[in-house]
Amino acid sequence: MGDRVNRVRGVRDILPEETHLWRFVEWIVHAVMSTYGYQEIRTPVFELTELFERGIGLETDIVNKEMYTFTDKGGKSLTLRPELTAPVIRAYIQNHLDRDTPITRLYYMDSLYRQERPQKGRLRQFSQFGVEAIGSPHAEQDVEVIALAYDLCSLFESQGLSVRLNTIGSPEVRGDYLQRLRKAFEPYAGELGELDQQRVKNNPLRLFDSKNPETQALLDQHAPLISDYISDEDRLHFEEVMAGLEALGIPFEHDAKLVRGLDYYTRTTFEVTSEQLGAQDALCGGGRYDGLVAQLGGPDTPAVGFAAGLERLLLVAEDRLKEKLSPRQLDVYLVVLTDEARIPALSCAQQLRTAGYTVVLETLRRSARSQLREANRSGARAAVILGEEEVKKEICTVKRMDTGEQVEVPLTQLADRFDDIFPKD
RNA sequence: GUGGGCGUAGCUCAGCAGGUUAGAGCACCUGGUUGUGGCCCAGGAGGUCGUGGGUUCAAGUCCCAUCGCUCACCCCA
Repeated sequence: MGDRVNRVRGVRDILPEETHLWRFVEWIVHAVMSTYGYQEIRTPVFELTELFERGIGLETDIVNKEMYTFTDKGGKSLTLRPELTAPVIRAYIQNHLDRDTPITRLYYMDSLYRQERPQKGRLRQFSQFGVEAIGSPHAEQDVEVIALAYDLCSLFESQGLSVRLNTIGSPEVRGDYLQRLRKAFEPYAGELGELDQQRVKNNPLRLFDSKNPETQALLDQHAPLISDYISDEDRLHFEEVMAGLEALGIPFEHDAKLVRGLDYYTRTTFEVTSEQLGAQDALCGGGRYDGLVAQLGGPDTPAVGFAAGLERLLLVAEDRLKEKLSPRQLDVYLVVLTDEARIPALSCAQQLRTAGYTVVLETLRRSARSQLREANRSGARAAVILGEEEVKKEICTVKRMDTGEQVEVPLTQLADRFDDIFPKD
């Protein structure tokens, strides 16, 4: 085994013992999405690189250093999708979904790719589900999206969840605010870490993300608050969002420091975090992005959405889910003892499968003892045994694995008799 | 890209201050049962101690490098 090919860094295998958990979570997501009237959309894993440059923003880390970008044989620059909002909006525009109705509610659940250093809750291929509600500029749309996100998260993790909410206003006022924020920090540039100095220059909003306590102290003392700069309309919108959440009983905190890393957000931003997660604690994040559709060449259309990390959700829910869910139980292990029994055994298996039972048939030609051991290990409810005696008498022996008792059943009646021995739920 | 921790059997881990043939538990295989599982008993298979170099009479153990995993920074789901 000296020369194996191993998994690439930052990706995972989802093994048989956990795929059933994934299927369960996916099933819940589809179900909840449809109760909110959202429809699923699937887009290609790769897109023109330009889509992400224009959609996510050239200043972001995602575009700057995390994209898997390659050139195809036609010389086009393509990129494995690092997020799904831009592709979904692209599909919305390209397929003229705006023509059917002025409001479109879409959801997705797919894998994404970012070349980051992996750590707990962060992988290079990971899965997100999320929504884009395209068309409404009003607060109740924000509330609907946040409620949907919160509902889904709390279905899997009831403790340790918190919703953080903020508004970053409209782009028109934000320019002014950023200028003032930058100015406020210029006198203290020398006291900041290298990284935070970069932030002052390139993207002062990100200063709020800093984990440096000194930076945070300076922010508390000197930073102007964005809430003092937003327009009356922005403020009214934010108040309506908060009122809606309160009415729904969704607990949230207004976190004036919550800024998000993507350039396209306007007004509302929010996150749902779990205290179980360590450094990467956001289960889901989202907000409003009223300018994105137009920026990608579509009609000027407001939109709001969120994205949630499936791996992170599973990380917090996995233990409880494992208690509740078990993989599909095997009904029958078909034990084959002689050469003559092989053909009859194949038809036995088919007969039972047609009747809806899960059946595995011995293909290793092992000893009776080994086969029974295998039947036991497999968790099958019964072993159906075919050997010399049975073939001669055109019967099979059905052995219950729980009690060990055995009965002989005519081959022609196997499926019917099985219903009696093991009634289906 | 930067820093910390960790790499011994399929898995979880022992291996005392460098000293003979590298261990345990679980899992796996065979037998105790000419066709009967779980429990038990007996036996078996499985390791270039991540890799390369160095120090030494002697390296799983010490040193250096390298690779991998992991957590954190950055950023985000």
